[in-house]
Amino acid sequence: MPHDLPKAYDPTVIEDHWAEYWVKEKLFAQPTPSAAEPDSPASGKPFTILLPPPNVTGNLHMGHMFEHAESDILIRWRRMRGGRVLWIPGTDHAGIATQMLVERQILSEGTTRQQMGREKFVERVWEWRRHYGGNILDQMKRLGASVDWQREYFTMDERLSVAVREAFVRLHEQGLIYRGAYIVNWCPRCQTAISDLEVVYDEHKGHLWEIRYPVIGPDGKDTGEFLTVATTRPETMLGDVAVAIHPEDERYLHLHGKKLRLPLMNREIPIILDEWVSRDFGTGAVKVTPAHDPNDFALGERHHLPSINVMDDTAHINAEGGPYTGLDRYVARKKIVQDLEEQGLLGAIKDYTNNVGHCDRCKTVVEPRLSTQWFIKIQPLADKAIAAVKPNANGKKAINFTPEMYEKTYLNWMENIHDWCISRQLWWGHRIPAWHCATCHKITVARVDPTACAHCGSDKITQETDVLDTWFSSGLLPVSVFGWPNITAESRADFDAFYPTSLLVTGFDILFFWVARMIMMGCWFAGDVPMPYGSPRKLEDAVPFREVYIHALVRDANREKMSKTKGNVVDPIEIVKQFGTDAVRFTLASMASPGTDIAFNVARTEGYRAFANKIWNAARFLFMNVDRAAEVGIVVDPSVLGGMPEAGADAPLEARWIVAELHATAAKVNQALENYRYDDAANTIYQFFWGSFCDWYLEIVKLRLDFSETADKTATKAALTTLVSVFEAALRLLSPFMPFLTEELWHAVYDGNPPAKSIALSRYPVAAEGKIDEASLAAMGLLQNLVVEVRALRKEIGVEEKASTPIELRIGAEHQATVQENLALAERLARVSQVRFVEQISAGLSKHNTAAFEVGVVYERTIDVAAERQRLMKEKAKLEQMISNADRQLNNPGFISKAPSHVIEGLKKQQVTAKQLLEKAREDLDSLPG
RNA sequence: GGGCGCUUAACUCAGCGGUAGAGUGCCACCUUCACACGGUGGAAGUCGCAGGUUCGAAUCCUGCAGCGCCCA
Repeated sequence: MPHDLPKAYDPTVIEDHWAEYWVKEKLFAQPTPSAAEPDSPASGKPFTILLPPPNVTGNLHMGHMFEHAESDILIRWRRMRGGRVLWIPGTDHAGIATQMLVERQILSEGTTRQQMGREKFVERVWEWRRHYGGNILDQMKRLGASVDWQREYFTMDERLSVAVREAFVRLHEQGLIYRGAYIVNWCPRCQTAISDLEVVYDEHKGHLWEIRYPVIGPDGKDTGEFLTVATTRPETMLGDVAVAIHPEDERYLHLHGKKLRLPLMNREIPIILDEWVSRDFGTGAVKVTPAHDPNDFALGERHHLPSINVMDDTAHINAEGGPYTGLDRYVARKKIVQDLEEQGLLGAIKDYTNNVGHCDRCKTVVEPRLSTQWFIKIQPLADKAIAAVKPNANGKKAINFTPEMYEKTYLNWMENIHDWCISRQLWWGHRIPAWHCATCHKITVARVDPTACAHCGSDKITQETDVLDTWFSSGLLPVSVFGWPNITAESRADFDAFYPTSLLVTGFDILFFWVARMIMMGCWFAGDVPMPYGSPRKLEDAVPFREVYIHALVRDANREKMSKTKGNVVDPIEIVKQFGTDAVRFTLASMASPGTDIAFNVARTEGYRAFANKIWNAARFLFMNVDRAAEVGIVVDPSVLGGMPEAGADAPLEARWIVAELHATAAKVNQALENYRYDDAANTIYQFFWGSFCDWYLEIVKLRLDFSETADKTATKAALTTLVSVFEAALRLLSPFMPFLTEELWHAVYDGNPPAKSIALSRYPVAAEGKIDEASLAAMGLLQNLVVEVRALRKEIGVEEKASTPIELRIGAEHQATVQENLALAERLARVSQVRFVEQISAGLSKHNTAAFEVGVVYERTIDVAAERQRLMKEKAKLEQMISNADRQLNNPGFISKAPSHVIEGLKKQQVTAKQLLEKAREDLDSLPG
């Protein structure tokens, strides 16, 4: 087939085709292992990644593409290394985000969810999901993510919902779920509680209002004295139940035991003493509103104070707010300040910048509010989750973080964790399986929908209206995607084969969302699942994943965070259209040093598209020669391809060399990927393909591809075989990074009859022991030096590009043979017409000196004496610097006695060489005319 | 306020005890039969600042400055 490749690489032509092919052929499906073939060829050490669920409402952004590229590189690499490899995709139902989106949609149709009713609304959300929910996964398909689409999950799926319900009931049975009134972050727009993590804080310029609370005497009348409090939220005073001062605050000692009259409400409230009060802040007196502030709530508990909630779900003042009832919180604030001022109770108003919490989804200012919610008593789960990342008795950790520093962040959070508020006042999500009894007012929690109260038998029961936090179901994914809680002898094959997963790849911003919750829930629930042979499961096998790789942030070219408001968002799909998926992936990979943010610059991507084009054209060159060879009956045996190429001792130098380079490259790349060094891996391959293979090897091998009548066909065939087999192996090496390009070319190498359906199912190159032939690396290094020096000399003395010239070469006997044996190579690459081995470079010739040789180019030219002098002066200065530095060290007794011998020997050797070269440079300077 | 990280060539980043590297960009020359998304050669850095440890520091320690992130 396709040996007639277009001259320029065009990714758009090939990528859609392969993306579809991979999905259609189900190439990356990893079926449930059957008991009959526990050790099929596809088995071996499993490697599993669960895709951290993108939000079902989302579009694929650069961060996703980066995360998926990193995951895909590892997955493709592991798959090619062999073993049972599985990457599971899916989405989460994103309670608030999805509900908001559909609410907006139906609002534009003139209706609301309240008018619609719960059941109809939920059906409507499902409908939305069926139509648009696959968006981000479709984008993943286009970008070639090698996931198992047969195993796609959605957190609201029936099987995953079973897990959610089981987990809730079990935690409830274990006494770890409770319901109570606590301060939560309330979003008045979404009308639901949200978690601490869903609150984003913004600096906000506001005021600190001082309010004077009249002190009441024993007779119940104002004494004329005031206690001044300071607050950023005056409207909450409607719910004040006390004022707190520090017990040792000398300013207020005389007020101990007194009462105050709450302005505007005319309520008597006590002055309480508490050491929590900061004497330096504001006036040292703090109003206490337990229903609207977490600190005040704690104070209220300590001092047995009532809580007065003065706001409704929409942050309007409720019936408790006296004359302010019905006002929005900010309208009320204005009016209250105004009224206080009129009554002469307003003190100073100071400018004050504070951090105001906003709802992550809708940016509405969050109202801390007392409300009844469901909580998980988190400490027992957290304890396991902490133990899982700390070294055990043998010093091993069940879960390892890369970069390591995130372990600290994780532990810090986990060690200061608060009980998890899991209820949300939403309709879209897993409805809490609890039923309230109208008769005995007790709660029934059950696996199967009950028809009667478990406590009194009454049938007057109604299901809780709240749903569970989306993270409750996401946190269960590592166990639920493999069938938990249905782990029976028949159904446990997936769980046994794939749990724990190997790795979680995610962003640091998600550390507390997925990572923490999956670890807590995984350790808790999987811990109860016995091992395949029935023994109890230890913590190290209960964890949801063994490694966590935290990737960095993709920023714009100026290192600014991408944001819609700034307008600097780079759409990955657009960039991919311009440069191809492979080039974008390679850009991301080549910059992905763990822990370093990526400043995404299209200039880099342009460079890697050029790289793809380079490989494309190397392939064209190769196919051209394969076709020419076929005409004279030389055909490379396809069965020699697919492994690691070898070159016998009798093979030409460049063949032995490129094979050695390939082995060295494979070794480095495998090592780099083991350590998540995508950047090292990518750069090493780039260097090999462009530097070694194209720049040197292809140019040299042109000498061997002689298809004339008189040529030695055996030699030509050997050269062609090395060329094709090294290229084929290099494609496999590159494949995880550039899956599309390599797939296309790999099929072409096999002329449409590849040994597998995809390069992704071939074997990854692994360096064989002892195949890195140092002798050929050294010999080639010498020739490369010679070529480079001659080329530089030619430039210096102005030889026209096309002209060939003789050179004079003074070289030691041990190296002369190498040059002698590879004369054609030197001649072709450096445009040398003749190599004259001499004892002394002729006077008047421009020459270059190296440790191994001196070389001069024989050419009639007018010397640019000034330029030559400048060059030599510079070289001389550099050498003198080196020599004096080395002298200083070698004359230092401390260095001689303490430095390792190889360092000393190395320095001495350098010293000798530098001295010789300095001597030459001086001679050359002296011999310059003028 | 507590914690963490970063500062290396014009730009983006590797290197993290033994005399500075890459890609891009820049300059010059070259339309050589795979590739101008190319080839060849070249210029370019007191490794943020100040101390210390060491025979030796971009690399380890301390302080300072600037930038950034997380938590309160």
